Amino acid sequence: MELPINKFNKAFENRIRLGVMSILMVNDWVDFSTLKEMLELTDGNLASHIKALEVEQYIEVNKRFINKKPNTSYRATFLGRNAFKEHLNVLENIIKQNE
Amino acid sequence: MELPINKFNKAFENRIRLGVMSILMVNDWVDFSTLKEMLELTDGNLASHIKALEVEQYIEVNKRFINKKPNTSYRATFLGRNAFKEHLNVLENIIKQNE
DNA sequence: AAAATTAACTTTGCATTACAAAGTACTATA
DNA sequence: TATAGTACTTTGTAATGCAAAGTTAATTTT
Repeated sequence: MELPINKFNKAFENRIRLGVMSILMVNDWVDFSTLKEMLELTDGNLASHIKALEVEQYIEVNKRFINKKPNTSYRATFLGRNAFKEHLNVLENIIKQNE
Repeated sequence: MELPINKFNKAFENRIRLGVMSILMVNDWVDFSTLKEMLELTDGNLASHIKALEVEQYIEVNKRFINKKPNTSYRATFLGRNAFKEHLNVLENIIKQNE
């Protein structure tokens, strides 16, 4: 018997990383401070979770200057989108079971 | 703006507790060794996660003897079922967003 | 009756994860 | 030169996760 929960992706088990990904699935480029506001996090905490997703190559980074201020933006990579979709599929199966 | 992930239930953020609950949502009484096999866990690990759900009063416990051997069974309480359904609703909303 | 066995824990110890707070690097502005 | 803003990184600590070993109570075997 195949157990659905064993197909979970560890990278998305945390609510913050799940939140970051779910924002990046529906918005192309989102910058650091926007994510920080949306998720109501300290910058250190957000940075560390972003790093984790970056290490997995689930998001990519774009650093530039806007109005002479540094601005870092993120978006989901193809790899990240697929991994996230798969993770959601696992959840969907659990949900379906309960209908 | 209401952020879905802030409605997550901490009790279900762990894959094992999520697994236990999703099993108990579709089976009335399930005993310890069955859960242990299904989730492929050491007994100490399972016991600790079960305890966590018990403390939240999301599952109830029935201890008895079958064939003169101790047998402990669990089932989801009304409170637990509702909490779990709410948690799945949050996930469902994230999934819907991605369709 | 003593020893071994089984189920279901509990305890221990360690590794991993989470997170706030403080510190840092870089640039811009006063 | 000093102050401020952005995006980190580091530090320290608390929480979580988990395997392995130990425990308890009843049962079975010797």
